[in-house]
Amino acid sequence: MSLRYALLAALHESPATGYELTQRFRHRLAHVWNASHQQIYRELGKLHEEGLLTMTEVPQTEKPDRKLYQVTAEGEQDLRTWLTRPQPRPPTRDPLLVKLFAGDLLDLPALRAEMERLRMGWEQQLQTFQAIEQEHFSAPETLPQHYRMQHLALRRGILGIQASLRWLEEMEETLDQDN
Amino acid sequence: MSLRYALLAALHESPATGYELTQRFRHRLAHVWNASHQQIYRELGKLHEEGLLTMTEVPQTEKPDRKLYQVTAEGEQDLRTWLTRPQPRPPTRDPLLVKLFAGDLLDLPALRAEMERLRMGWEQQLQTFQAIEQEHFSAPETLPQHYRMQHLALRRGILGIQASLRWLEEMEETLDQDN
DNA sequence: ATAGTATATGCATACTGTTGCATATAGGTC
DNA sequence: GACCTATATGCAACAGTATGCATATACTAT
Repeated sequence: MSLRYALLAALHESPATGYELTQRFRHRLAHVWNASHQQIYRELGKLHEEGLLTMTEVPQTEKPDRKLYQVTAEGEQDLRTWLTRPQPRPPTRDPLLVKLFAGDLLDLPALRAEMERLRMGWEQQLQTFQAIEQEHFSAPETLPQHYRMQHLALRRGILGIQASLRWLEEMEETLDQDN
Repeated sequence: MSLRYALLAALHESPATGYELTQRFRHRLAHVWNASHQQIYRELGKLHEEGLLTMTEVPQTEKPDRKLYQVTAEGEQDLRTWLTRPQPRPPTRDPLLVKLFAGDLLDLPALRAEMERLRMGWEQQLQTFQAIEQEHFSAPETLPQHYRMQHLALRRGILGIQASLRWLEEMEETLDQDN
C-alpha cells in the first residue's frame, strides 16, 4: 500500500519517468522502499488513471518515448492525508536469522562465507551512504526542512548498517571461539 | 519462500501444533520471522502433504483436537540443504522513511506523536529481549552450538533496536532545533 | 560477429501475505 | 445477559510482490 505514496513522494520532489524512478528506488531510496520496475510502471499507470498524476509523452528519436509524470493537486492532497496517519512498522522477515534458529544443523564454513559476502555488501553501502551525507548534508542545520528530513532517513540507513556490521563482528567472535 | 523453513526450523527444535507455533512466532521469533496463524496453518498443511512433516491428532475433551507436527527425515534434509544456500537480504520497505522523503509536507506534531509511540514500543521490546538474554544466555560460552546461534539471532534484535532508539534521539534533536 | 550494458516501456503469471469470516467451548469481566 | 480472552483450527477472497518474458535501439567491449 505504501508504494503509491513512495512514488508520490518521489515525484513530489521532482517530476520523473518510470525509468528514472526505478533508478532512484535502486540508489537513493534503497534504504527506504524497494520496488521493481515492473511494479513501478504498473502503479504509475494506476495513479495516472485515478488522477493523482499527470502524464506527458516526450518523443525521442531512435529511443522509446519517455512518459513524464507529475503530481497533481489531488495527488498532493492524497499524500498529505496519508502522511498524518500513523503507519504500522514493517514486520521482520530475515532468512539469515531463520538459519540461526536451526543452529545445530548449520554448516559453519557456508555460514562464514555468507557472512563475508554480507560484510562486503554492507561496507560498500555504508561508504555510499556516507559519501551522500558528506556531499549533500555536511551542514544539516542550514538546510530547509525538506532536506533535513531526508537526511534523517539517510541517518537511519547509516545507523542500521553500522549496527549490522557490529553484529557481524560479534558473530565472528562467537564462531572463532568454537571453531 | 522462507516461511516453510522457519516452520521446519521451529519444529526441529521441538514438535508443536499450529497454535503453539503461532505463539512462538509472535514472541520468541518476533525479531526473526513474522507470520499470521492463517498462514501458518496453511503452510503446515502443505508441508504435511509433501511429506516433510508427520501429523498426529491429539484428542481433547471439550476443546478442538490438537494436531501435533514433527519434522520427518526428509524434512530435515530439505532444511539442511536450504541452510547451505545463501539467502538474499530482505528488501527494505519502511513507510516511516517514505514519510521523511516528503519532508516539507510533513505535519510535525503528528510525526512527533508517531515517534513517541514508536519509542515506547521499541523500549518495551528491548526490555523483553534483554530479559530473555539474561535468563537463557547469561553464559553464552558454555552453551552448545544450537543455543549460541539462537543467542546471535537475539543479539541481532537487540543491536537493531538499540540503533533504532539512537536514531529516534537524533530525530528528536533535529526536530527540536527547528521549531 | 557476438555479447553485454544502457535507455525505455510493459504484460502475464505465480507466489506470498493480509483480512474477514467461521466454528466450538470455557472462563472471567462489566 | 453481553462482551472479551484463551484454546484450537481453518477457508475464501483479495492485495502486494516476484519472476519470466517481450519489444526496440544504440553503444561499447571482446
